[in-house]
Amino acid sequence: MERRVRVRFAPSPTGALHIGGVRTALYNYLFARQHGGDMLLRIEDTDSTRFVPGAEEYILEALDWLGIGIDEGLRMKKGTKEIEAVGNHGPYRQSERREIYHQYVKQLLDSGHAYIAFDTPEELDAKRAEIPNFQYDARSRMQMRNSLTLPADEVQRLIENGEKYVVRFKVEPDEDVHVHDLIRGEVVINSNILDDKVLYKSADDLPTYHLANIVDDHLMEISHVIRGEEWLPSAPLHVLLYRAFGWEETMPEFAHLPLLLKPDGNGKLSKRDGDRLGFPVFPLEFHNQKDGTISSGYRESGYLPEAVINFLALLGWHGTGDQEMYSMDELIKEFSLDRVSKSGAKFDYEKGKWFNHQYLQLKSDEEIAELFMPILESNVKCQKSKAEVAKIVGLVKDRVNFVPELWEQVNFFFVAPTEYDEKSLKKRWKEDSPKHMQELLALLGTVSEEEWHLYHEDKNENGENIMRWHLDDVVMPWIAEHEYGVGIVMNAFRICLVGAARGPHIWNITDILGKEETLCRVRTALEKIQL
RNA sequence: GGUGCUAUCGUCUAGUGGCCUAGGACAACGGCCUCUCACGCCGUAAACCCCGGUUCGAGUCCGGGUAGCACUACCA
Repeated sequence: MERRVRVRFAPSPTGALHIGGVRTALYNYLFARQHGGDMLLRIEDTDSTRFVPGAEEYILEALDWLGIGIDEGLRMKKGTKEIEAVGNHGPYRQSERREIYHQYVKQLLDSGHAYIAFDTPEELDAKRAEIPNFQYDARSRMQMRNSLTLPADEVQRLIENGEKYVVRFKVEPDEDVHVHDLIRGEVVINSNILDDKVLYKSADDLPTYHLANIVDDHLMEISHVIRGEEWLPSAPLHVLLYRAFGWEETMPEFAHLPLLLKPDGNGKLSKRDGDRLGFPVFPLEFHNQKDGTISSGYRESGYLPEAVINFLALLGWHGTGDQEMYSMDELIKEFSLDRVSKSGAKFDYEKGKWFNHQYLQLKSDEEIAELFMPILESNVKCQKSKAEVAKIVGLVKDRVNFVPELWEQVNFFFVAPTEYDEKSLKKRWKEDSPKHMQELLALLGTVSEEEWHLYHEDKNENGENIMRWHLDDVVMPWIAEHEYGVGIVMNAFRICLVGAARGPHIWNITDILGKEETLCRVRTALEKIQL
């Protein structure tokens, strides 16, 4: 009988959630949803020294923003920023599971799969300095200070004296350990290269990752462990641990994901790369209370969550065809571990921008206006209605990748130009332009308020639909009659209204500005522009 | 150093022995559209790491090199 699919995302609260971690969470989520299974979230806070306040909240908020839903464990309460724990395999923070781990440490000690070691970190450092490639393993363990070399009563006495100790896993030598990986196939490692990993440290009464991970995955009935490739080398150790516990029958399947690499040069993507190359490496902006640093986030940079999801999904996974745009639902349907690449993927930020552009265009003008409103209001006291803002946004949305970029595209709709772009003037403002503008002013003055906004659908010579404005019928014949040249007049006009040679179609601008404001801007420009 | 993983355009990738004259997308470049800047559309350039082997036939399978990455903590 197939067992129920249960996967987990198990981050450490040591800072903001790295974008690679987000992808791991996403793949776990997709896998769970596809198989109708459960997605758990567990916090691995067994290193008390690296804990960063706020990190746990950050991780949950980031997943919530991206729509990566959690079925069991810790998650953000719907519509709030409160953390709730759901499920009956808790607690879901490892620091709250001390008693559970005690029991399993004891089991390993009793069965002879582990032993107690008193060597201090300083002693081990000295040993490493003294002996090249020193490793705490079958060859060296009998020369060290541990329960294998010390008499039992001495061990007892040391513990009672409060001497700090660790529990180490006793790796049997000369054994080929097989790990089956869903992405890479069979991986074989000889146990001789494994060291006697520390499983538990009495100093903080906490297990290390390896022990806590195996115990929790077992107790939480995890069926598939989907994690980053950096864990592949320790997978054999984990297999050995399952075996030592006698849990081999229910051992989860493993899938080790390729790493996200630096866009340039070599190595895995790090926070520094983001700073250096100017893009976020974290989903949300993060204020690290521990070291005072602020890291930028995708959300604050104007990314849409669906774009981040799509972008990340394709960094290491690809469907069967040429499709690149995938909604979350499509990903859930199409995703499969055997289509995950084996090699690391260089992080291509440019592609991410393109995805955001695509998803932005899919949104209605009203939705975009909604997102843009806060940015607009931070720049100017907005006098226009939401419907007007939506109309404006609709004119320029296809030329931006991000909502915040909208401001520089539309600012002239809200603020009359006070200065005029030098390059545009040089190229587009001619000797005759003041004269043209004077005449245009007079001409436009004759247009009624109603006619000003009039237009009808028409077709150009290629049969494409265009808007034909009443103002076209007024201005074009006048230009033709005097042989002024359409480009010369219109560009000068544009500079008066926008302040530069850019922006949407001119009659769209005059329509939104209105007759009064348009004429006013031309008059102002005539006063201000001197060649 | 040791161990493991990986290897197709600049980047993400398609490709599971003949459909490959190696496909798509991003980026680049060129053109079209046009009152401007963009968008869009059309097009161009661009890759099977190397050497052997298996086979009638290899990007695809095998071996060896090489390179990149990861791991090698009382971190995860």
